[in-house]
Amino acid sequence: MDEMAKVYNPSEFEKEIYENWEKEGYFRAEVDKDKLPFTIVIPPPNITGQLHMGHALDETLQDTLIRFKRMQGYSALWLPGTDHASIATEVKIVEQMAKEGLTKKDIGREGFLERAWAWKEKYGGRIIEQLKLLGSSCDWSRLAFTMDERCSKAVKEVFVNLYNKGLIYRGDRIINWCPECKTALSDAEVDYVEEDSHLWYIKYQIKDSDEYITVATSRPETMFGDVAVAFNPKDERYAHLKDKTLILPIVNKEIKVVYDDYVELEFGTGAVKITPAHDPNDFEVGLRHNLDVICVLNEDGTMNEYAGKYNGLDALACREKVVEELKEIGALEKIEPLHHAVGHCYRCKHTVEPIVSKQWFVKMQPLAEPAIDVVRKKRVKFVPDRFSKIYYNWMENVRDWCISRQLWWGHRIPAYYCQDCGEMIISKEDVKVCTKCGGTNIKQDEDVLDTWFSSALWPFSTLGYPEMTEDLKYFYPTDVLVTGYDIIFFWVARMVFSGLEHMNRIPFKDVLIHGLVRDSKGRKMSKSLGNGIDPTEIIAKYGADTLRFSLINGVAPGSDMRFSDEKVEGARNFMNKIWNASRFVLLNAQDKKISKFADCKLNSADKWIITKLNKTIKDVTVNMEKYEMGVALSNLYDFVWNDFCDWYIEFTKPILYGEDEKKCNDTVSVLVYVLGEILKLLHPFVPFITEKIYQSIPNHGESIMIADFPRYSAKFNYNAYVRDIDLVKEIIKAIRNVKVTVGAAPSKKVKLYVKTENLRPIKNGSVYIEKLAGVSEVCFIEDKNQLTEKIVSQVVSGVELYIPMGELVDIDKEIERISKELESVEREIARASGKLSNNGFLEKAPKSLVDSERAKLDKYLDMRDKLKKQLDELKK
RNA sequence: GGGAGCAUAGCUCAGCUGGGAGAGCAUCUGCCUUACAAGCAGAGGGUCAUAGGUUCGAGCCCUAUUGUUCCCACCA
Repeated sequence: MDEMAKVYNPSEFEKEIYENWEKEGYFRAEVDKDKLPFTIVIPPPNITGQLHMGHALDETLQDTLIRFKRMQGYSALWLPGTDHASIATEVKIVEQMAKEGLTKKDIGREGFLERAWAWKEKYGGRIIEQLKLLGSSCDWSRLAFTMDERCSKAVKEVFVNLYNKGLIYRGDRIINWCPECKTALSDAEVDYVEEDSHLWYIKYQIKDSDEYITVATSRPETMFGDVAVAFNPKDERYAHLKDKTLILPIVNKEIKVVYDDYVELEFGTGAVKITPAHDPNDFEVGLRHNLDVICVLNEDGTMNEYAGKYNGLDALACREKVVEELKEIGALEKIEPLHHAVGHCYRCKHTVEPIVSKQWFVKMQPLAEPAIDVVRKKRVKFVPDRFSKIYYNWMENVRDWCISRQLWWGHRIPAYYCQDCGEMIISKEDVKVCTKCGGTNIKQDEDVLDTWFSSALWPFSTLGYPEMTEDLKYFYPTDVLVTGYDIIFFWVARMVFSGLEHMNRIPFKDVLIHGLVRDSKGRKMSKSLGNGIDPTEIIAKYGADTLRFSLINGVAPGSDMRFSDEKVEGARNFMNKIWNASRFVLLNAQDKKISKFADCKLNSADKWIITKLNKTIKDVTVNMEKYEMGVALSNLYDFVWNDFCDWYIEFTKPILYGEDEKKCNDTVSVLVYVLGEILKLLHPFVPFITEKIYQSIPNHGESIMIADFPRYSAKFNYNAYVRDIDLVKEIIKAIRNVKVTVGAAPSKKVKLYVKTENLRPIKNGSVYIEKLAGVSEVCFIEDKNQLTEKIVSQVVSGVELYIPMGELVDIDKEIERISKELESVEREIARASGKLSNNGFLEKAPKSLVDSERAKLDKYLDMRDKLKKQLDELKK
């Protein structure tokens, strides 16, 4: 057996342990028909990324679950991988190039892709290394990347299938355009931020009259794209304008009048200028009334030739000029302040422009319906359940998904255009010859797919889809997806409908949602605030186990957590506690004969700890199965620190330091056994320290990673012994308390006189009382009057304790102390008798509760008598 | 505008299908007791946001209110 180092120093062993696990192939999950599969696919981190606290939490939860299931005997696969993160990566690379004075145009598509792959090589591996530092037990032999060959194949397959089913189409629609990234975005990729702006009231003259009508707009610069003014058909104020024509100021163009329900009667003036190219509503109105679509913006967000003299001006600058000009020509009626939400690109934060453009879309309605259904029927369960509402809300109102991006880094859309005859060919294979005219002048679509298009296929593309591989058959559907609530729309929802559509099965059974890791003040960790904490620094300083513990302990699913130095230190202290308790056990186990647990003769303390252990096993298992990892870990913390360290280890000392060799061997054996079970229970949470210690315990197995997880057994409930030991604990605490209140040193040995009818537990436990409470001798008496010394008395459940304290006894203080005690007993009596004199309670409460209330009342009445007697005697 | 979460000790949070208010940190007191001072022992500290209601019984269930955080939404 290895001797443990005196001080817990994780940096000395974590790396080596991880390498050994990897070398031994423990992470590898096999298709094994004798075992049940348990599968988790990792939410693939972006290759732009470094491990942050959000990842650390996400990966720790997954690793804990997968290790737990692996130890329970499942063929547990945690499938790792990274995401090419199309737009995020492209933004980074463009930034990097800008520093070198280069643009995308300068180096061209090929050159750009070369850079992107080099980036992937350089940074894609970084986060993998960081995952390993955390202890992640991923099956690295299955490491995937959203743009590797397998995933690309899946993407093409899916695209072609959806197209053939009519679920993918190409068309001119209004989309969100980021002028900075110069690409379309999906609705989910737009963040709305409340901003203060204005509502400008502009007069549009009625043709051939001096009258005008006033429209209110928040975006005057788009007036160059106006094609109509709309009113509500019920609005009598404007009913007379039916066949009139209006004159657009500045450009003096004639525009129509239309009537549409979309217009609100109350808002603004009840008149809306219609700009189909730059507003989603206006676009719809335009479709209904067959209006022209005039796009007035360039792809970089500047005005185009429709803006006349403002051509080339930035939209915002143009807005100022337009307002100025309107004022000059008397067409501006008034300006009102307006607070409204403005869309921003989720990657570069630039304001997005609604623009009409030719893009590819996924038709969502037919896909959303079954995806809603599986959640309603609980075939896919959100944990906590409230997130299903968020999911429904999104799915039920989802619009078609814009999947084309005007970027270069990503899956290129498998659409090919014949330059000769104009035919469009959708194909999984590269197209060289036109299927219609036989021409060879073929061009592939320039656009790439939304990065989430490939992420949506992740649970099956990584397992071999479109081929029905053994892996896919065995490991799919996956068991649980662990992720933050921030990507339910981006990712979770899309995986659900994709799994149903392409695999005909759900992608996962449970979705465990966790919250954000915030700083100690509850703020989001962000670069701009500079309040981010680097998990790798915590690992370097305190070890991965400490980080993992501090992230999981006491955290509930779905809710945000605050991360603080205090938490880390608390976690580190617990690691230290485990370390030292183990050291105690192992030092005492040296040179001893260690028996199998089943062969040990158990004393009352042994039975007490075994019962507590058994209950802990049950609690941990039940909570793990409910994904309440925070609760499970708290259960373990309590058991290890309070029951095992503070009491059981102390109980063993008199025996370990005593003369009886047989008893000593048995006690050590029980210690070793309980420690082993503790290590196994803790291992999914804190894998390194538990493996390290496990390798030092007598008769250990090959690795704790592949040991069996402890099982609850009804056999080990020695409840009578638990009651005995609990009474002994109470007595010990009472004596300690007495010593403190009279101001005696804890080390001062005192004699203890006990008056009780319940002798057995105290006789059996006298050695513990002596050792732990500093008692020289436990004597049983029948009558308190036998005692002639100055004594202090205490009453605990049916037992009277008398402690001679010599000159330290202060009668007044004693009277005060006992009176206080009496008060609290009186309160208990009042509470219990109040309940028991309530007929409603007696009739309606469960019988067991009534009985236990009665028992309590009896106990407290007895205590009251005894305390009163003591008080009377003191006052004599 | 719609929806969700949260409000419990000084701080961070637990609190099960309703049945004697808990932990960690912090505070105070005393201890280097041969695993651990990153520790041990002891103590103090709460009208469970407010107001109603249901119930024999409410931190927990219902209604309203206040404060707070977040998500969704095409009122120009």
